[in-house]
Amino acid sequence: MAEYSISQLSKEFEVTTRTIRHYEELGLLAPARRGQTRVYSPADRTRLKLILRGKRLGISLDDSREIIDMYEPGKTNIDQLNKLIGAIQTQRHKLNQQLDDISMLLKDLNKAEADCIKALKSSGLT
Amino acid sequence: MAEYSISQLSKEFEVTTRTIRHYEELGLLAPARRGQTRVYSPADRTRLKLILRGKRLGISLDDSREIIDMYEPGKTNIDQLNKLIGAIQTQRHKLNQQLDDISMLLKDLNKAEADCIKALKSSGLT
DNA sequence: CAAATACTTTACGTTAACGTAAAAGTAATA
DNA sequence: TATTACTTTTACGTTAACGTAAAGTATTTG
Repeated sequence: MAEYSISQLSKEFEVTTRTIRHYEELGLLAPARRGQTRVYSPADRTRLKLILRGKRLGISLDDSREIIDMYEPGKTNIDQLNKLIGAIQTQRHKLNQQLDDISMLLKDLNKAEADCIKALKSSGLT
Repeated sequence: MAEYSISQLSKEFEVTTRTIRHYEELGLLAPARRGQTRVYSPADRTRLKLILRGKRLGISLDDSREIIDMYEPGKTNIDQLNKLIGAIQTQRHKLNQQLDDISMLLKDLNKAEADCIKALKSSGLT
């Protein structure tokens, strides 16, 4: 069973079919067709997964497409490779910044929570 | 010098003044006024910093406002506190998910980069 | 004192990422 | 065979987060 329908994928990843078609409109996906109907391969599924993961991290669909496009096997000319390496480093930098942001935010959240609990206790509701 | 002008903040955080005023329109900031002119306190500056950090992590302005509103000192009634603790836990969960996403993405990036370098080498350009 | 600089409000415009609805084709099922 | 479920394309609508422009006020500077 190496293929998926659009509604299967939409259920698995909890997005609407419209969303998946939208990604295709933008050139992020290019599923096969059986007649009119879209047929998704495991590779397509992985692509979708990557796109959604990127989205959760604030990567725009356009950026995702650029990266995906660059990383097409076969298209391995040297300029492409160097460009891809550049893009990878840029992404890594952004991600590291996000890690810093998150750790700071988590610290703040811990403190805020501790303050809350303290306030609850001193209100006489231990 | 415990105050800032709007353009000072806009330079420091690399956003436009329009952006800062927009946050005020949405109720995220409420700077003092000297005549017509906005005067920002260190507390206002911190708020802005938090908002922007949240933004980098994909937190919507509405969500940021909710959290900020809840965490007003003085407004310490018990329901508020419990609500805030809930919000904190939700945020923490989201952040941990992001951490997972990032570590997976970093892994992929490393692999992609290694593949690139390998391809470059085998192309005879060591 | 004129001109440049920084600030203000008001209001329409823009982009990304879909939502929603309509109209129609296809396929399995009662 | 009729209905139910799934799919398609087309196309206009929506929301968030500002951008951009106009028109005016206040202050500093040559």
